[in-house]
Amino acid sequence: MNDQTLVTDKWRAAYAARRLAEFTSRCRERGLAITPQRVAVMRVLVASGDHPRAETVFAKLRKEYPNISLATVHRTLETLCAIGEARKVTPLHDSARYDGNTAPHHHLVCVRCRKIRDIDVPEFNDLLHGRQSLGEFQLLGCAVEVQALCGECRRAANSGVRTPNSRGQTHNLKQRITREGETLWRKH
Amino acid sequence: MNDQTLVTDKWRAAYAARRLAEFTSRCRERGLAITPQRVAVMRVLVASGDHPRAETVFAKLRKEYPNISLATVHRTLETLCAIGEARKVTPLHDSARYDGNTAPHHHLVCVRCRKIRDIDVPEFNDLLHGRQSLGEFQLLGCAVEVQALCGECRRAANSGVRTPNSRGQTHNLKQRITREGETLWRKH
DNA sequence: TATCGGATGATAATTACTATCACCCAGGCG
DNA sequence: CGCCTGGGTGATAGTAATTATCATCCGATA
Repeated sequence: MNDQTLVTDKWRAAYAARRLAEFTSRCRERGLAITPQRVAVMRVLVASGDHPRAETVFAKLRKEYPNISLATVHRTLETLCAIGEARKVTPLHDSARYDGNTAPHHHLVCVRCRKIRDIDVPEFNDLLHGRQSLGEFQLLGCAVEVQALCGECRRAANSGVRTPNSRGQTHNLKQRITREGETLWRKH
Repeated sequence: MNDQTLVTDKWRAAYAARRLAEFTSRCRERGLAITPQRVAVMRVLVASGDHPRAETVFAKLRKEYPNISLATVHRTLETLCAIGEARKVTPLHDSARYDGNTAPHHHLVCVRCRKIRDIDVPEFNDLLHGRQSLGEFQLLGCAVEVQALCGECRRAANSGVRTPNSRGQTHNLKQRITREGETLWRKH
């Protein structure tokens, strides 16, 4: 892991151009309408190397589309994630989850019900191979989150109950999910 | 990585007993008062293998201390993290950050200003070694987040400007931080 | 180009915290 | 062992980020 591992702006620019060129056909395949807002959000996002928040994308778009709504930006970003055109860097949590286990270990998270299990994979504890820095960054540690589907959710997903759920994934059924083993009702 | 990698309940029970026994002396070392609430939060947390949210800890505590306040639970959990007696599983983000780069890569995050940089470490892309499942969990993928301090923040931290910041770390100075390159003021 | 359902903008509502502040009590002191 | 004092607590108001609602709009297909 050396300085080359940081993704460069040059690489990203070329990548952005390609992704944008494919975007309309990707939408059509998915049956999504191609609206100016949707294209604009995609363009701003894919041109950003800085992992913007919805507000930041919104601020950039306002210069061009003074009437665009922040809600649209939120919705569109979630839509892009849902169709695989973007990723959420803050993956699976919508509220802080605490762990009393301070021993080195990592986490296995069910992407559907958000159940978290500790996993202890010794090799994960040395991913940095003792490296102290990377470019201008001083390395402190690292956390591995393994995304998975627990047994219960796998069965539910297969029997067509309806797939994921997360703050901001777009469908409007009320859906029963289990959060930390408690069953509760959650809206979308 | 086999089934043994899941941390067992048996292990956790023994671990919990040990941690709790040490807790009061740990507080004393840090100059923290030993209050019934603080001990109770610690006890509930360390006995939970399910990475509870503040609300969940609160619900359990209410049975025992009907007057305990949710705010106290939030504060205490953050305090426990601050002194290293607990970890926050949802590490460094307080709002969703999106990435238009859907190519396999991982993230380097500055723990102080929360700047995010993409990193591409090919070996991180095969941490699961093609494993499809672990116990009842069907594995889908994994995300590595490398915690670091960027150059700017390293300098600031050294010159004593005051160290971290995060939703819920306890001090009351207003502090200048940079979020995604925009400079803004943020309260504590 | 008429139609229709998905998309949008405006805004209210919700969720998960955090700040404030008056009161309380843990722990050092005499 | 009973004061003192400041950190800790409970109650509650406030805030930030996101989601829901709904009337209106407009992109896509016929």
